[in-house]
Amino acid sequence: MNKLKDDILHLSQDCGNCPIRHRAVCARCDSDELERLDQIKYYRSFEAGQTVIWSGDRMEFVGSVVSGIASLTQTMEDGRTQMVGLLLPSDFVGRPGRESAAYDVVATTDLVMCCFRKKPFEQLMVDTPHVAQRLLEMTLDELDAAREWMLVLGRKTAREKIASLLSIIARRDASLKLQGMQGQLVFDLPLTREAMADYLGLTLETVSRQVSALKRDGVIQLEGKRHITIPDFARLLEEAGDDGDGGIMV
Amino acid sequence: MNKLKDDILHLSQDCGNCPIRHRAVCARCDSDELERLDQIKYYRSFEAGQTVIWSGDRMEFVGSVVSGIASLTQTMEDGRTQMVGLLLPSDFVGRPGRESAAYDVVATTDLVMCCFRKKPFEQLMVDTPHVAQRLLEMTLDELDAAREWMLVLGRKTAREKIASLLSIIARRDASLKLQGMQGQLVFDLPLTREAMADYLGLTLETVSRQVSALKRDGVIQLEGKRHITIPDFARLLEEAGDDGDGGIMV
DNA sequence: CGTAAGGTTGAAGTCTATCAACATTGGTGG
DNA sequence: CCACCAATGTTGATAGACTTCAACCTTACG
Repeated sequence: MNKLKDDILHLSQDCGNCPIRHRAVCARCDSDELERLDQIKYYRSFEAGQTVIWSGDRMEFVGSVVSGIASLTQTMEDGRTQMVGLLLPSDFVGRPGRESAAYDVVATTDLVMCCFRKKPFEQLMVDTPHVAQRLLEMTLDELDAAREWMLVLGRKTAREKIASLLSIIARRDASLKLQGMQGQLVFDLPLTREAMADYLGLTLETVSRQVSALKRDGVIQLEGKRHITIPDFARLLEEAGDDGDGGIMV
Repeated sequence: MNKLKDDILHLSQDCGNCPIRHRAVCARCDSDELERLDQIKYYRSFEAGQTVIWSGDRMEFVGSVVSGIASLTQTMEDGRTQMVGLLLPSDFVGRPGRESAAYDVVATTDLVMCCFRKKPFEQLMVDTPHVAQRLLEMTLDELDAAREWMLVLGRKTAREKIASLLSIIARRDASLKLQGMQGQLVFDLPLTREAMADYLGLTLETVSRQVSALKRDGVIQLEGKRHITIPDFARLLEEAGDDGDGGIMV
């Protein structure tokens, strides 16, 4: 495992077999458009913990998360950090038209990205409405998620924040596995306590305490530090302060 | 002033003279496209405090803020509320493709909106790339603003939050008046203490105390409750925890 | 002039941060 | 194979920031 993995993968992969084909920025493309994308794309993989892009760096590419999880974070001069985006498979990274990155992008787990060279991608945005339309749709979804997140950050208690985060992850995990929300949900947390704290505007100690409290109260079950079972999703939503179905639908 | 102002204005207004012509969703339209927009548009005005749309209501229109300020807010069952958007002239309201409103939209000041009937506007999004392109650009800007706001909500102290909000309003006000950020800045707060609290995830008492503290420390000057003078903008940015130019650029 | 809405200030209480010690886990090298 | 180390996580005690509850002030308006 000492091989440097931050490297361009020279495997050529067919878009037709791509696991995010129907959800990513290319979702609406016809075969001609896919062909053009194919010509400007390449894959890169990153190990957990690696930084994909530093805030302020020149962006050479935009792209999609194929597998794994990445996070967008902002850092203040004195070191306080806030996560401002959690990027899951099919999510888009980068802003067409912008020269330099506005946030740090970090691989939270091992990560594979499908990258597009930025200049040709921008041209493609102008030429093919399908890409621009899909990107608009995805950006509007992200804006909704950001706004839900603002309610969590501004008005929820620590306990509610943890419950909100767990419900979001549980929901996304269930949707990835194509299963419903009934019965008990089982998944692995993709975030460390510190990353959860950065997501929620808390300290890692408070995160640890509130996770323990939810476990003690039977809202969740914990095996090890990461493996989580949710016996009753409705109960978790109550703890999150969400009514019946008020959560993020992603 | 007892005339009900929540009414359709029957003044026909020419897009060519529109104060937000070059910044709103129609910014890139040519005269043909403008003509099509003109056919589906109407103006509505609202008094300060009036609700434009209730969360969950069916959306009959989307539109642009022409003058005044509107806010997007979310409310939890127990009444806790968080502002998730502050809409200034040229900002866009509504989401094409969505049936019902996701947030409460409230007129924070007297407000005039340019509304487009939703169905024809959605058709126009498909037909004319200029509208969709501009909306994408505006949505990306809003997403950036939301992420900056998340840092404020998650990691800043009450004092820093107030300073951040004042710097944002000062900046936008200066840009509206087409003046730079040098010299002293003078403006009127468009928000009540309660609205500021809802924006910042604080109580109105804390807002009042921190505004007083910034005044006591000479960071701002106050005349009455709303009229604000900022003698040294760089000082305000320091208080906000922003370095040199790290603020929102809107 | 009286009232209501918006705003200020004070005192007490609560929640979360901070500081610190300790536990657990996985990997590395002797 | 085991010991050690670093990274991650837990738990406790204390401190501090913000909220809550309450009284009071200011302003505009009918």
